[in-house]
Amino acid sequence: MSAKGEQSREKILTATKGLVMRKGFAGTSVDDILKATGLSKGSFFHHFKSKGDLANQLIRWHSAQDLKMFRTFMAQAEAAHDDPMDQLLQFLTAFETYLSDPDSPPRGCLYALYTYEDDHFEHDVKGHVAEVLQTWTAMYIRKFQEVIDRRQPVRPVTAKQLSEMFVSVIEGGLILQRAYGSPGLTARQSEQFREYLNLLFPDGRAVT
Amino acid sequence: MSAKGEQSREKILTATKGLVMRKGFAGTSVDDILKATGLSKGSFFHHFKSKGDLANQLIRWHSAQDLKMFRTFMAQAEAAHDDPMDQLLQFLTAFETYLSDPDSPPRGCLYALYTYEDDHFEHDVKGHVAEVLQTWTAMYIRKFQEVIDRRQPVRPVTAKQLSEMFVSVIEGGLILQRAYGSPGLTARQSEQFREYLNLLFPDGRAVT
DNA sequence: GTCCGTTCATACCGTTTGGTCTGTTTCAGA
DNA sequence: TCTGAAACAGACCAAACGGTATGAACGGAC
Repeated sequence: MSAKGEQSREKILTATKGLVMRKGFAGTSVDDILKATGLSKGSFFHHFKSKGDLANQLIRWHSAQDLKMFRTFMAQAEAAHDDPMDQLLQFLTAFETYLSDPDSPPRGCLYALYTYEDDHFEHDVKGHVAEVLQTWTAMYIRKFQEVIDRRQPVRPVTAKQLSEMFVSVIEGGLILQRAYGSPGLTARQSEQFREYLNLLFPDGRAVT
Repeated sequence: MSAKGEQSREKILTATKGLVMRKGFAGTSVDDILKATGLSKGSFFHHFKSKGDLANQLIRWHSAQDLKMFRTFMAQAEAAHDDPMDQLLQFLTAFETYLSDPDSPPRGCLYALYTYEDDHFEHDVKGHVAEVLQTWTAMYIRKFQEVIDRRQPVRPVTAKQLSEMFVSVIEGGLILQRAYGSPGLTARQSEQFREYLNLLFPDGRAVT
C-alpha cells in the first residue's frame, strides 16, 4: 500500500471514530464519513470492502493505539519505581492526566459503544472487543498481584476483583462524564479508586 | 386513551426497549418493532408521531419504572434499619440481587446507551437522561451524607464522590458484563464497593 | 515513454428507511 | 341503535441507505 493510500485509510478511520463516538455505528452512514473526509465512495470501498469491514478494522486500529498507550504508561511507571504499588499509583495518575486532557470533544470508550450495539457486528468483532478488554484488565491483574504478593491487604481481595473494579469505574465514569458534560469526572473516579487502594494497602511506602 | 390502546403502546415500548438494548436506537428500525409486536405501521404512527418521539417517550417510560424500583428498594431499607449505613448496605445487597437475577437477556443501561448515541436525540431527551442520572445519584448523596454526618470517614470524602463512584462502578460493570457475557459481574462490583465503604467507615456492621 | 497496479471519482442500482394517506374496524356513550 | 372518535391495517412514497460498475488520474518500474 502506498503512502497516499495509507493516508486516506487513516483519514477515514480517524473521521469514523469521531463520528461513531457521537452517533453510534449504525447511526453513522458511509456518506457521513465521505462528507467528513472529502473522499469519494470509490475511494472508501477501495479501502474497506463493506461497512462491516470498516467496523472490524476500526476497532482493531483503535485498540492497537489504545493498548500501546497503556503499555507506555505502565512502562514509564515501572522504570520510575521499584515497588509495584508505587508503579500502580504513578500509572493511575498518568492515566488521570490523560483523561483530564481538555482536548478532543466528548470522550468515550469505543469498546463500550460496540457492546451496546453488538447485534450489528460479526462474531469476531465482538470477540475482539472482549479480548481487548481482557488484555486491558490482565495488565492490571499482573500488577495488582505483585502488590498483593508483597503486601497483605486489610481485607481479603483478589487481583482480578481490583482490576475489574478499576476498569468498571473508568467505563462508568466516561458515561457520566458524557451525560453531564463535566470533563473531569472520570479522572475523579480514578482518584477515588486510589483512595480505596490506600485503605486496602496501608503504610504507603514499600518495605520490601 | 382506551385500555386496548394503552396496551399496544406498552407493547411497543417493551419491544423497543429489548431491541434497542441489543442493536442501539439508530440500529433499530420501525419495521423491526412492527415485526416484534405484530402491529402495523398505521398503529405505530398513531401512538408515536415519529421515531424521535418514540425515543423520547421510551426514555421517560423507562426512567419512571426505573426510579420507582430504586425508591422502593430504598424505602424498604429505611423501614428495616435506623442506621443510615445499615440502610445503605441493605439497599446495595437488594440491588445486587436484582442485578444477579438470571432473567431478561443481556442487561444494560438505557441511559448509557443514549449517551453513546446522543447526536440523534433532541436536546430535551439528552437533558432528561442527565436529569435522571442526577436524580439517581442525588438519592445516594442524601444517604451518604447521613452516614458521613454520623460517622467520621477514615479518609476525607464527600457524599457526592461516593455516589458518583457507585453509579460509575455499576454502569461500568454492566458494560463488562455484556462484553464478557458473565452475568454476575456487575453485582460483584457492587460488593467490592461495599468493601470500600466498610474500610471507609470501620465500626460499621459488615455484611461480609 | 510505456506499462500496470493502486488510488480515486461518479453515475448508478436495488433495498430499506421513516413517514403519509386512505380506508376499515372497534367500541363506548348518547 | 346510531355516531364519532380512537385504534388499527396496509398500500404507497421520496429520500437515504449500502454497495457496484466503469473508467479516469496517478506514480513507480522497466
